[in-house]
Amino acid sequence: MDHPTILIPVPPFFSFQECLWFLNRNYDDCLHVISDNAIWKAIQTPFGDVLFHIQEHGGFLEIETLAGPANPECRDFLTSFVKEWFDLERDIQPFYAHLKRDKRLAYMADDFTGLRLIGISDMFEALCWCIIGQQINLTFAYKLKRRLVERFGRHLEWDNQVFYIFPDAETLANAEVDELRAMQFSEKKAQYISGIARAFVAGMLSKEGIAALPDFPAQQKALTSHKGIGIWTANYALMKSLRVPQGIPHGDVGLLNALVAHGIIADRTEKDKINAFFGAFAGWETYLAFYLWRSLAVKALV
DNA sequence: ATCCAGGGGTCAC
DNA sequence: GTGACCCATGGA
Repeated sequence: MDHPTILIPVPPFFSFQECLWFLNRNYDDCLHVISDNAIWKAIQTPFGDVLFHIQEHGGFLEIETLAGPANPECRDFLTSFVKEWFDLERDIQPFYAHLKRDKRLAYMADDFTGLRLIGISDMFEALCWCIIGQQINLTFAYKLKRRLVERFGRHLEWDNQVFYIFPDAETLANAEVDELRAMQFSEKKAQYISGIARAFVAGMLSKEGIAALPDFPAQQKALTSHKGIGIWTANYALMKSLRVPQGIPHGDVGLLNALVAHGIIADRTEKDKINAFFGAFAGWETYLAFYLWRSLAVKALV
């Protein structure tokens, strides 16, 4: 049975290619597949697990459901998911105006045009990904994530391929720390992930709960009260999951390297200069951080 | 072999 | 509030 394709008009300043570049980079992400300028991804929905396919054609993103429910409600959910994932409903022209005011950054508005801040809607997944990635190189981080997801996540199969979904908190709350250790998670990472999972299951931590807090400092404080969530992790999760503009992952090694490469700071200790720099991008701080990360892939700079 | 990687916790001042 | 130290493990 064929389902009609969902069509989402592409907004101004959107580049499917740039977004694909970010999703594909040089890493082995187990939560989506990129091939032939298209994306395959499986997600959990309130109506059941869904596998979908995205490609760009004629000024639209075309989304097709390949497996799982395709009733109108589920299709609406999927549409919202994609809009949020790629931040499609944000007018990012003001960000480019900010970039062009700084001679060191102006090139980004041209070279990276249409790159959107790719999100991680599920805050539990975002936090787990942070903990996995703490203080290890990204290549290894993606390996750890794959082991975790292939062991504990559900999956859908289609055309002889397997598409994984990040495990939910209930599953990881019951995972044995020893089993995570055997996957080469450090003792700390295993404890942190287990603890965060149990906090979600107990209702002591949730995306909705964090979103309902009155301001950014309150959200940071609520997150960092949990073991394993420091300022970097809290801000990263707020940036990727709730799209809080101030969620700059302070202390991030890549970000600091990019700031040095652009002559913004001379060394990693100049917090005042960093704050002043981001202060000029009020409302667009996380986009600036995201574009600075993007710039690290430009070899001439590194 | 050595340094580093999309940090965090703890403890002393 | 800040800084030193430890943890932990693969990549280059």
